[in-house]
Amino acid sequence: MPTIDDIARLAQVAPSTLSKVLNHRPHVSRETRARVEQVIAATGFVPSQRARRLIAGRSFILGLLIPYTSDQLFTDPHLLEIMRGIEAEANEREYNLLLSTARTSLDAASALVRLLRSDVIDGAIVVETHDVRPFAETLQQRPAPWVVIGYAPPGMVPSVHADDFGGALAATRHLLDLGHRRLGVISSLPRPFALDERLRGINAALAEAGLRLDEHLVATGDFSPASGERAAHCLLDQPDPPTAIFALNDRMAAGALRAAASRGLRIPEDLSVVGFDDIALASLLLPPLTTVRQSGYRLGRTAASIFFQCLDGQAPETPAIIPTELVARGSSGPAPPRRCAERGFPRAP
Amino acid sequence: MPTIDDIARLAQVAPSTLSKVLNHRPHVSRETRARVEQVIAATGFVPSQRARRLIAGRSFILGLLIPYTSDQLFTDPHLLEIMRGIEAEANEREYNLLLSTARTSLDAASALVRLLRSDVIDGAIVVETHDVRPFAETLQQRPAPWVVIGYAPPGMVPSVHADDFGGALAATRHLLDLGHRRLGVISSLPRPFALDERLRGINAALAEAGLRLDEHLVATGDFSPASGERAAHCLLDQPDPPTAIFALNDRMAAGALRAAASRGLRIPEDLSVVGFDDIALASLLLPPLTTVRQSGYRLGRTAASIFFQCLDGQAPETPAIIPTELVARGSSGPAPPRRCAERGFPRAP
DNA sequence: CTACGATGCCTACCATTGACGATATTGCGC
DNA sequence: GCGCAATATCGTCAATGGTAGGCATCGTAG
Repeated sequence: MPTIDDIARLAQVAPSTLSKVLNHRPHVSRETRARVEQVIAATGFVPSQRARRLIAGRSFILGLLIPYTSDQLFTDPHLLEIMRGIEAEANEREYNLLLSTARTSLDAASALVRLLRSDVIDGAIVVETHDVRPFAETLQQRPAPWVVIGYAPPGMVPSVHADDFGGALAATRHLLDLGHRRLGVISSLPRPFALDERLRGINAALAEAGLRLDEHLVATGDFSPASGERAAHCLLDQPDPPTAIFALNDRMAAGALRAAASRGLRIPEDLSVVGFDDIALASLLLPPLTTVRQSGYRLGRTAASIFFQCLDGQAPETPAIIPTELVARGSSGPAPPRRCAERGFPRAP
Repeated sequence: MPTIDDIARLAQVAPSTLSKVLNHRPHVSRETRARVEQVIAATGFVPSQRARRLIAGRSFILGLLIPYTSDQLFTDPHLLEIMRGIEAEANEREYNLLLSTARTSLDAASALVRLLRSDVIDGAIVVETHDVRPFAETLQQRPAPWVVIGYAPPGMVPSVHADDFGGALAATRHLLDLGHRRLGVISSLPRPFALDERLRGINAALAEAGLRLDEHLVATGDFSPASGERAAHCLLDQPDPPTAIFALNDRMAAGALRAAASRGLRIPEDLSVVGFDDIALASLLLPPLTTVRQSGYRLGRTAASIFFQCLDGQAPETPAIIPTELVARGSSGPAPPRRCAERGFPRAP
């Protein structure tokens, strides 16, 4: 409620002098500064952001856009971690965070344009798991700094994503080290870029071992546990079924565990299952799920950092890649001996 | 970038006339209005919220405060649902949502005061599972409309909470109907108000059946799965162990399932387990967890609705209670026959 | 011809900032 | 020691973009 004029009158200076003190700018004598600071402290005065924003031509607000249906890749807990990361970085720059969710990616894009047009936000961070090109096109109506958490065509927009390739590579190597040679994969259709990368990682690891991914052993789901269960049954019904299943997200991996249980398969003795994401659920399953962890916090924090670089007129080297980490738990173990023997591979210890 | 002046010049009217059209106010002829609206549509002009906020003396921004460590009661997915609910309601009022997280409740309170002082937000919704009194005290420095999602002393601040009492009542009745007479409970210390209510519900249901809660059968955890596992072992180590365990949140229930598995107990044949919250995990456990569902979306939406009532100067009847719903899944079943027979109760079908 | 209503323009205002100008103080040279 | 100039300090004023109320103008009707 109190304005700069009120406080200025109290401190017996002009509003502009008060402003100088508030912004730590020179041309104020030490005594005046001290007196004014005392009054500010006593009244707890904080200048109105409304007026400050008007004059600054900026809003000091960073938009966070979440098209929440796209798919379940970015499961909820992950998103909250991302938010925390963004907020941590934004706080340091005295920026606030504005949340905007939308049903579809296109809704999100037009919401973003509207927020930019009306000067509510200075730019945005967009969580997107699919193609960002329609998004970028809509945004050309009102260019502004924005950063994608996800995959984007090079040069289109700064982006941050997890090291999906490396994570899948590590997980596949882990299974290979355990003696598995026949690997089933549960992917999805349509396939977000992140899953392409994970598949690339799998293929790279297999190639290292002189193997190739049998296309009959790639089943598809829709990220849901139920679809993972169906896909796992599909894989296990094959004439020469896999000894390990790599589900490209944890929720489908949970479904795979359930499929195995319903068939009386022991895990990991009869079948190894590996997931991706390390959602909270992963460590709670029976057995606890071996999976690939990605840090939402770092993802968010890095995205915000890049955003502010853009705001400062810099052009950061674009795809920042956040490392992932293999978390080996109880759901993965040595390949079943018979199968190994059949193929003449040594059994892992 | 274009201002109301630019657009006014384009439409060949004065800025003030354009403003009238924008705000659907009278004293503009139909033809002028049509012409101006056409120009607005053609240019896609949206008035600057910055200037509008300054003149309106409001920010049209609703703060959402989340002290994220308090405990794990409000698990992450739940929070996202709450946000979606708040946003849905806020959108209708053309309000934006500002996110602020804080490590502790006190941090959150001072952050809120700062946001209010600097006119960034018009008020806030606070997600709090513990005592809101310190919060309310800090907030007296700068009174503003705020709403708590959680429990608050009557008359202190408008609040919304789930029907914890009714949910626990229904879940306990469910177990009693299945023939269980010896009920173990996994609670927590310190105990948020929601858990008090859940315990009240349990006691009420037991009282209906002429029973009382054996205090030796109340174990404590800290909301984490690991603590639930420990607590379940504790309960099952008793001389006369329970036939059913009601964990007051799903994550501890997951731990209880694990404890049962490690003891070779079959679920639900040997032991029934019931949780609370219906987090995504619940339906994925083996067996799927019987639990009590609460709708985060409705919680958020109702909180926002109450907030806007406060903003409009109304004083809504304060604790709004969102219904909960028992979701019976595979983890609860008839009480083991022997135990029932011992006590002379008929076996459930 | 006057009066009234409808329409649309003019201007003050919101809280803060920053450029610029005014005032006072200080230092230096004569 | 006095006067002039330079500089430090502080106040005045315009500007930011949009809104609202007062006021002028125009047309029409009595």
